[in-house]
Amino acid sequence: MTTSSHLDRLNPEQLAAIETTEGPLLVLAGAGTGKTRVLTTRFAHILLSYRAKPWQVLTVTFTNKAAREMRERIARILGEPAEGLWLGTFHALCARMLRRHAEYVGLTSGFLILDTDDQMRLLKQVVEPWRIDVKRWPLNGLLGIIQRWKDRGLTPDGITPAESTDYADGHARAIYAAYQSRLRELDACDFGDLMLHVVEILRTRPDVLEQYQRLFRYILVDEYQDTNTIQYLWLRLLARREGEPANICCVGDDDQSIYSWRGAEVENILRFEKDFPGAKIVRLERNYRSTAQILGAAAGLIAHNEGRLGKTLRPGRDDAQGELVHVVGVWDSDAEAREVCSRIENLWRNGHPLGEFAILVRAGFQTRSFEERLVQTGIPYRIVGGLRFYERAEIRDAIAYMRLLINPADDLAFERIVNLPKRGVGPAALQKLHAQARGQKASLYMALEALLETKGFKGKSAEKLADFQDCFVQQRALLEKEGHVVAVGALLEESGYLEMWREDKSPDAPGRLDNLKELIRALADFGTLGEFLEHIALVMDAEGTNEDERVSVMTLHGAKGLEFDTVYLPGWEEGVFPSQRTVDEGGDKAVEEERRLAYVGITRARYRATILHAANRRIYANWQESMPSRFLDELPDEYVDRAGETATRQARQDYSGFFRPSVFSDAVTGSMSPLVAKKRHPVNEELAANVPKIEVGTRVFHQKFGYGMVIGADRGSAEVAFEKAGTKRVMASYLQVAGE
DNA sequence: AACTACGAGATTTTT
DNA sequence: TCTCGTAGTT
Repeated sequence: MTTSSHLDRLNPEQLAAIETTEGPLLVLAGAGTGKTRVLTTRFAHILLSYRAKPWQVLTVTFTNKAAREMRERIARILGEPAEGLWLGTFHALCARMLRRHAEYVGLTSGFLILDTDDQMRLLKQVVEPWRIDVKRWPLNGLLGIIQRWKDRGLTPDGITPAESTDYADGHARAIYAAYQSRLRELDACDFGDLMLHVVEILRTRPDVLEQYQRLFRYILVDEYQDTNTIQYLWLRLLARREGEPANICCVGDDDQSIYSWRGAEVENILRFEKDFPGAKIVRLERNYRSTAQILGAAAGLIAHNEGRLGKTLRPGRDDAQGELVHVVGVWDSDAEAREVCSRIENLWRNGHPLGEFAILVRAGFQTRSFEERLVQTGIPYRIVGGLRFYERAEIRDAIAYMRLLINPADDLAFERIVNLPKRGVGPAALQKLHAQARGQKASLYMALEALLETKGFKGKSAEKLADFQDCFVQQRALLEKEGHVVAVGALLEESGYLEMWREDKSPDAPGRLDNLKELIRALADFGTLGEFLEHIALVMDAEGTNEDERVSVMTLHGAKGLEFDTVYLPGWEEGVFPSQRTVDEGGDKAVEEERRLAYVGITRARYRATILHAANRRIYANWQESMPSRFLDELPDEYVDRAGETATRQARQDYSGFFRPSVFSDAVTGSMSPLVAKKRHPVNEELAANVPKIEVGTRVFHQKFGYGMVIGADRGSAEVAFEKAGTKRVMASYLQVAGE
């Protein structure tokens, strides 16, 4: 067996991870240690050694992208497309199981999967009787609580008073119960339900459980550190067979666990040996991606976390020596963008392809300054993330039309489009429809038919609604005769939806029409409309072209699993990274997760990593003076070049001469959170003492607006009544105290 | 029913 | 600063 070609060129640890097929196995795979290769080879090895048939192996990933990649690589090793595999995301696999056994939880096999929009609208309706003050208790917070409950496998009955929250005046549990019963009425599931219902079935139907336990002789799990409780329960149910050790292999890295905020439990991976007695652990520590310097810096940083399973990345390449990790300090976010772009330009001129650069930010708002600068300098770039194809309003509208076409009982879809384009349906008309539907215990669509019959609407809206209804009748007939591509095209045309965008004068309307065209084109890739809708419900990503020559700008979260020759890591400042809000909410544990995020960021780089921090940052409206991130101090000196930092500390002195009257003034330092201000890097007391204060009544000078009087001062900005320019709110740091 | 004005709030994200 | 959602107006 060991001489088979699929096992060539593997290191001893990788080989052990692949050949230990029996019993529970945890593979601790550090960044860049060939994790995906191990997973796919292990899969192939199980098949090629006749241990199981392709459909007897359950392979679970976290994202569709990972599932797709694995499917492709397995096919390559096997030399043929692998059909009939149980390989997919937790949610896709659960959807497949749930369609088979839906009746056990009161659904039909044709149940609908809701997206976030639908969930919100449904919750809004459900919450109505409670008269919740949404200013105080925003609904997305409530939805978050419900989702976290579902992540933990809690049904409404399972929530003890102790689990209950103050949120929504303590009604959260009751609202959750009402939300769940509404879902059942609609024959619908949200994402959490896919897992929750299947676990419920496996728990209550021993026959079903046994069927799957028998079927899956081997289980492979990717990114185990990202699993939540319900996913863990699902795995444990499937993996436990009486008297036999479970052949479950979980691959993950506790140091890369960055999703606790959406329910992931690092404890799952930390507890593995207890959950699966007799478990073996294999550590993959040889990194084939990065230079020794990058690995050293990353290792030094992550060593500051406690409660790790423990693992040290070692350089696995022969050419592992490289540059030091650079740390650069700049004045503000604009300077930061300039600095990064000029470094990219230099390397680009020396022949480094743009596709090998990434700018990895902590939060979305940071991308703006980079985008501006990249446009200015003419460097091709792409912002990864943002709103995705299927999240655009026009796409969701079109999908709602399709949903209503094949399922007239889809009330959520009906509500979304009944007045789009405008058909004179406001709250009153909608109320009428709801009342009618309740009365005849039927869908909104049926209610519409009934009300049209009995002349329940008047004037223009009656006419338009009749057309709307007629349109669906027509296109359903067309769907039978001509197929879904033609029918959907006709539906969007005849309903006036496309016309609505053609008449729209806003600059983004043409783009939206293009998107709709693209959507209709994509329909042809699927046999039926139902298949298409199932696909987009579960696979929200439109596979982007990764290969083109552009700088990637994305969040650190988005970068997980990717690698680049050169990586820029801006915004390493207290409050930004680690994020103030995270620290406030989660304390030390949250700081550890932020540190893991930093670790993920650094380990994305193959050859060059540059970390930046700015002395001043504008967050929304106000400027804040910012302190270098604590993570910078945690990088071991031997792997880091801090020359760029001292250089800019000098620059900062120069700047502070220029802006002296205000940069260190109370107005600015007062804006820092007390936590940050006193913790480290204390404010230069001497300078602060010598600097005149910007306070109400002070006469000041501004470069652009001239002389004026301060009439209000808070945080980093001041309200100034200028003599010539009128009253304006300006940044305190741009003000100088005018002479007496 | 459709339009306009004000105020609050604002990470990270997959399915 | 910008965007969204609610309240008030036409």
